[in-house]
Amino acid sequence: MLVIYTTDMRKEASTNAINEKFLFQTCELNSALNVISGRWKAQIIYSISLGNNRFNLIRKELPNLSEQVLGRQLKELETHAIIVKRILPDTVPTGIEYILTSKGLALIPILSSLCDWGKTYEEGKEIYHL
Amino acid sequence: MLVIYTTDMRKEASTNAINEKFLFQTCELNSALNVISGRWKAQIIYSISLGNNRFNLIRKELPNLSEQVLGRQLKELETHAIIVKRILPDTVPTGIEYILTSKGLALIPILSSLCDWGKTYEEGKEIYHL
DNA sequence: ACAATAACGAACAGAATTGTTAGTGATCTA
DNA sequence: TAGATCACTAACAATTCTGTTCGTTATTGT
Repeated sequence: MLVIYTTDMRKEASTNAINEKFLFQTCELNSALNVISGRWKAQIIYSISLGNNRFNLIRKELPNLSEQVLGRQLKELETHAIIVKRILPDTVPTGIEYILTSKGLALIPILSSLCDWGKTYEEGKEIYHL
Repeated sequence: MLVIYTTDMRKEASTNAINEKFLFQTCELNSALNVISGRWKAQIIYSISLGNNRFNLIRKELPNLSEQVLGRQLKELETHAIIVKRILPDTVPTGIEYILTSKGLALIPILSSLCDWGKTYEEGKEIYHL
């Protein structure tokens, strides 16, 4: 049986992957959610927007997040063009600054609404009417 | 070694679960994303808002979605009070209608913005500036 | 010479999500 | 009486995601 792997080791021909692709084609909503719904990602985007734009600044804010996982998530955000890296001059060891692209910046008000939504309908706060 | 399972079989003491909880407590944004980021979920919410509010109507719109998976996702949306079920009178076999709660309805404009964001910054469309 | 720093990458293991197979109950239709 | 319909649930397998261990580069401080 032939199994095809992509570079990031996802199976292209699995039902799971096919369904994901189907949703991406059905509505951009689904690809958008895909970009921001990974563990830590929305929080990282938010942190950068607040000025925590260095690797170790993010680490300090999110102490449970390991260096390796942070590196991976940042790379994925970069792949989706949410952030770009900038090498800081005259730093040693070389410092990197993360900057939100216009695409990333456009996400902030949406994340903010989601946050408000969460606060409004917090457990026990909401009134279940139609 | 003691392993603790919750009723839905998630491990309460895994790093994964601990980190998830941490994020939920850090910002409501994360719990909000948790509610809508499951496979098919946002699409289901959107479909219901458009009037496809019956089990088989959703199935028809999303042909790759199996009955079993749909049932599970609907149940989770119900658990998070995004939808409620209503038994339709004088139907046989008993028909069920899904209705968005106020909580669920409040999500629609946000999903809509996310969709617009996706359309605007679609692959190859965006200009990568800062 | 050795530890420290910033920012990761690869490979693997454990956990969680998604999909699949089988089966439920009540009621109508052929 | 068998088959169809609606709307599911439980258990299991396949797939994907998250976290962990180990290692890297290049420079500076001790």
